[in-house]
Amino acid sequence: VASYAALIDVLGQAKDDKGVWYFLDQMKNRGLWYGDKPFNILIRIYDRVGKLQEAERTFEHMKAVGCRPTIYTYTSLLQCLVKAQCIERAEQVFHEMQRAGCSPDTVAYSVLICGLCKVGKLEYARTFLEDMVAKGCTPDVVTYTTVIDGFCKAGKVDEAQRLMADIVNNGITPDVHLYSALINGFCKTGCMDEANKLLDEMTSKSCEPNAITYNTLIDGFCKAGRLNDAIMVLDLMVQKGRRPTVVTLNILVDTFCKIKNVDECVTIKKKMREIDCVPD
RNA sequence: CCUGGCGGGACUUU
Repeated sequence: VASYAALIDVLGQAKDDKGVWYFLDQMKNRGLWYGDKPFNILIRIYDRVGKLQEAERTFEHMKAVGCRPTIYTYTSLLQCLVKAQCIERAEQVFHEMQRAGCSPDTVAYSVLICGLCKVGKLEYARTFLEDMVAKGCTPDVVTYTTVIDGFCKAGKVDEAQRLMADIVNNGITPDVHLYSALINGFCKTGCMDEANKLLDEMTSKSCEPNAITYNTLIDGFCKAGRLNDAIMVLDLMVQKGRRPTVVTLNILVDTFCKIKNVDECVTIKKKMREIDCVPD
């Protein structure tokens, strides 16, 4: 069984669903069984390749052969549904797991809340945030990031900021994902100085910005027409030892295509050449 | 009593 488990694990990483089914079938023929794991692996493969129907089929299949879905199974399926924006079905699965005696944990709640935020149901998402607390399930920094990102993407940065205060009151330490999401909210609403302040704040709290954080600010400054500030952030990024990524390059290329000022073109061209990265 | 190293979150193009 251990050999099969290891094998199926590797096949899962390789997204080889046919291989997993093949060895699952072979195990069954040899009277071996190791529970829900292979099915979870299959559902995660189908999540990664965007085959929701196959994930649902796998879920039905495991139940049909008498294998109980676990919290990992339900959460993986929820993740598939959220990615496919099938939010009603996700809620249905969320209820089904409870009926089956499987209590959602922080991760399961986070996935559902993320899905609700992605389709713009922000207030409804917040009811689940309250619901989970009532059930003794503590929202963590990931849960809050999904909600804050949701409000930011809806342009409600003020609301996001209010949630940020709750986080600190609940004793949660904001991490780089959370700061980046909030910085993105300020950038997208044109509040570049607020965004920059947050960069300083996170640095002062020894939460080091990563490439995504810098890219977010660089893009914000470029779109705000503040090319010099964008380049200052880029230089800071390099100075702090964060390698620009292909996204950094794409931001500069996009900006380059849209500007009309010749001097700025020259500046950007120089910066684009400095980025040692294969274009995608 | 314990037990899952990728079950969940942030950047560019619309």
